[in-house]
Amino acid sequence: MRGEAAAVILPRDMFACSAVAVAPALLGCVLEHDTPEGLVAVALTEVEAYHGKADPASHAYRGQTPRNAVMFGPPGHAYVYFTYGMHFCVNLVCLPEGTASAVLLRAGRVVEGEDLARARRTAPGPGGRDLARGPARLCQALAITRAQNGADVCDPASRLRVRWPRPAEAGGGSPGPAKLTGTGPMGSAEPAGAGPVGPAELAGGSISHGPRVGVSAAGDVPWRFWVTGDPTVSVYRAHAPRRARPKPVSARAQSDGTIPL
DNA sequence: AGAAAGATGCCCT
DNA sequence: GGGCATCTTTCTT
Repeated sequence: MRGEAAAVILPRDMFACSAVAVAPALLGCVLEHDTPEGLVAVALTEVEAYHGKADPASHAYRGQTPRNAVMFGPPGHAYVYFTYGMHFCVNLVCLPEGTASAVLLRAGRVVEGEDLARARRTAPGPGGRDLARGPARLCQALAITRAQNGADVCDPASRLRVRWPRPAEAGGGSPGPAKLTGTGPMGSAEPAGAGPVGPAELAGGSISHGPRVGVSAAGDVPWRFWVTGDPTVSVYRAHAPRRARPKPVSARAQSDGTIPL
C-alpha cells in the first residue's frame, strides 16, 4: 500500500476545552493501540464527559489521589483505571494541568485489526458489533491496561494514540482536523458545540446525547454523547446499587460458626 | 483495620 | 431482570 497518507494525530489543542465540549468532537476519531501482537484501531461511537472537581460523578470530585493523578495532569493523556476487580476503563484528559476534566471512552467500532480484537475478546457478539461496545470491552479489544495509564495519545511515537479517521473510516469526506473554535475560558462547563468540531459532525452524522451510564450522582446531566443509531453504542443502564454481600452470620462468629457469649 | 461501593460484563432464569 | 465475579480505593472506626 504505497501512497497511504500518514496518520493525522489529533493536536493537543483538541483537548484544550472542557470535557463537555471535547466529548462530542471525539466521536468518529480513531483510537489505536500498536502492540507486539499487532495493531487494533476503533472509531469512537460513544463517550462521556466528566467535569473534574465540579462533577460529583467524577473520580476527581474529592480531589487528587494517587489513582486519579493523571486526570490532574496535562491534556491529551490517557487516564486508565481498574474497576470491579477485573475491568479497565480509559479516559482522555482535557484542560490544562491542574484541572481534572476527562472524557470516558465508552464504545467504538473496530476499523483495523479485527481478528486480533476478536481473539482478545472472549465472547464477541455477532458481526463484531460487541467487540468494543462498553468501556471495559473497548479496553479489552485494544489491550489497554494499567500499563497505558498516563500515555500521551497526542504523541505520534506513542503506542496508544488518537488520530483523525481516514476517508473510508469516516464514511465520507474527511478533510482532517477542522479549525478549532471555542478554546475559550476553561474551568467551566460549556455547552456542546462550543468546542472543537469532530469527524462525526463533519461527516454529516447525527450526534445524540443523554444521561451518563451507571452513575449514582448527577444522573440528570446529559453528558453522554453517541453517534445516533450506531449499533456499536452500548445500551443505557441506570445506576443500580448492588446489594451488599451477605455478611457472615455474625461479625463475632468464629470460622466454625461459633459465636462467643 | 475494616468495610462499602464502584464510570462493568457475563451468565443464568 | 438479577446475581455474581473479584480487587482497588477511599471513607469510617
